[in-house]
Amino acid sequence: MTETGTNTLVTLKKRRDFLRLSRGGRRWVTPAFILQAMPDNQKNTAPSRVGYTASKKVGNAVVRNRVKRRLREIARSVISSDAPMGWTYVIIGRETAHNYPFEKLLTDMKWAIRKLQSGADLAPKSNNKHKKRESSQGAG
RNA sequence: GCAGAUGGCUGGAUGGCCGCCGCUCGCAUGGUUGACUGUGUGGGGGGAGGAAAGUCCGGGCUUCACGGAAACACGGUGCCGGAUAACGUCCGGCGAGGGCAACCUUAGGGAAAGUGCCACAGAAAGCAAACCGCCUGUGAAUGCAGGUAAGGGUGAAAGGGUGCGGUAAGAGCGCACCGCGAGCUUGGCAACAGGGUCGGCAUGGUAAACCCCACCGGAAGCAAGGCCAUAUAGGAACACGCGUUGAUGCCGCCUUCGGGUGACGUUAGCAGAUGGGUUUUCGCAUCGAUGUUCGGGUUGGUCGCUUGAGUGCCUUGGUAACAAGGUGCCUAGAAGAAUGGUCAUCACUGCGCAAGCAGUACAGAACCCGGCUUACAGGCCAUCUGCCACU
RNA sequence: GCCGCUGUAGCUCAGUGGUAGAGCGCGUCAUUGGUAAUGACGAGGCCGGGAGUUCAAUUCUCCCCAGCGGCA
Repeated sequence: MTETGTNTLVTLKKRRDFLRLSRGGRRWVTPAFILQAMPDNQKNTAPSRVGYTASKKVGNAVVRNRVKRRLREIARSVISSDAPMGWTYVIIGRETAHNYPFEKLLTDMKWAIRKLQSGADLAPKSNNKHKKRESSQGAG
């Protein structure tokens, strides 16, 4: 029972949250970014929380800022409408993200959210450090 | 027209839609006596650079240290004059080097105060000396004794250079010019330049080797520093225990038996204890409040935080850097850190016959200023030089 | 943001104004029936890059580049 509707976003700011997601979250890789996601313990009516990361490998400060802005833009337009509420996401920018076509970014984001929501990343391996939750039921 | 030199400016433009961060005005609502403030919403207005970069110098500001200061050590700077809050920056000049020229480069004090070093090669690498040679004498002769430093060779560098005279051969041994040094003199604030006199080669290089001389510098940095909130809650060690004060126990006195009190202040007081005799204590013990150091917790909020050695234009002074005066302007203030996405038109570049396609440099404020250095697609302006052509 | 440190052979490091070394690793040969160990020989370096001082720079000076660390 995932509510996909108007969804206000809260930005992640603490390093602790980023580390917890990189350890315990699930991930989906696209050419321009990596999406990490984790359903929250609380109710799914809570606002989604999103963090953005662009490491020094991506480029200099101008490129990193631009990558984060584009990631913020696709998160605003995709996650607020197409993603389940109450999850925590981290979007990690890759080197191609600073001039990747914007339309492709949008469709990739929708694809990644659908894959994570249906539990496609859990299928090949039985590697679950976290319990499966209503996220795996939500797709069916 | 071609080739070049120098200085300066600019750093894609306009509009539509959806979003971000401060400021300001209003409305609604909550807290508050109020000032004020939280949330939501609407309007207005602002929102990265010439280098924001590297963090290489100089200042403001803050904290710490310190009698004022000076000196030693250490570090830096280094022709002269000026500008400046200051500088290792800038401006003007001088010397040296490069370029046909415009112009450019230049850490450019002192090597006859001292010490060190100069590998290899070479006879010799620093108070000069003499391998081959040259010359003289001697000897039958390889040679030996003496003179010499022109020539050879080595080297980055061989103790002035060129020419003439001179000589046995040579040599600043003599002379001329150049270089070098010391006085004199002219110009200049000075660095320095010009002229002339004398000396007669003595003084190799290296100071981005030690060093000497002159000048400058207390240290750390907004993660500086102040306040508030939170905190198993006032942790451990050392010092102090002189004064002031709290708790507990004991002691003295009073008591209504619950408790209270430890008075007074030497011109005093005398209820008591201890001590003293030009005087002095006011209970005693333990723990703590105090100071220093170390640790633990919070990784929050707020101030610092943007009007300043600010800047456009004009006038005046100055060759200039710059200064003075007038007038106009306000131009980011974030905190996982604000400008993005898309569409249309135009500009420029590349490819292409064309339609069109692709691209638009270097790069993101973090307390603030003055510089330096480094990166940079292009475009524009001004001044100047050389060559060619024409008048 | 501020303050420091380090770049030398494939790896870990010495070194000093005068032709750049050690250990491990690599190759060839010897030894052995063969391998290891051992021994001998050898290759491999613009000493992070660019300017300057010097006769001469890995070393001294300046400017860049890369990597690492500390400070709330």
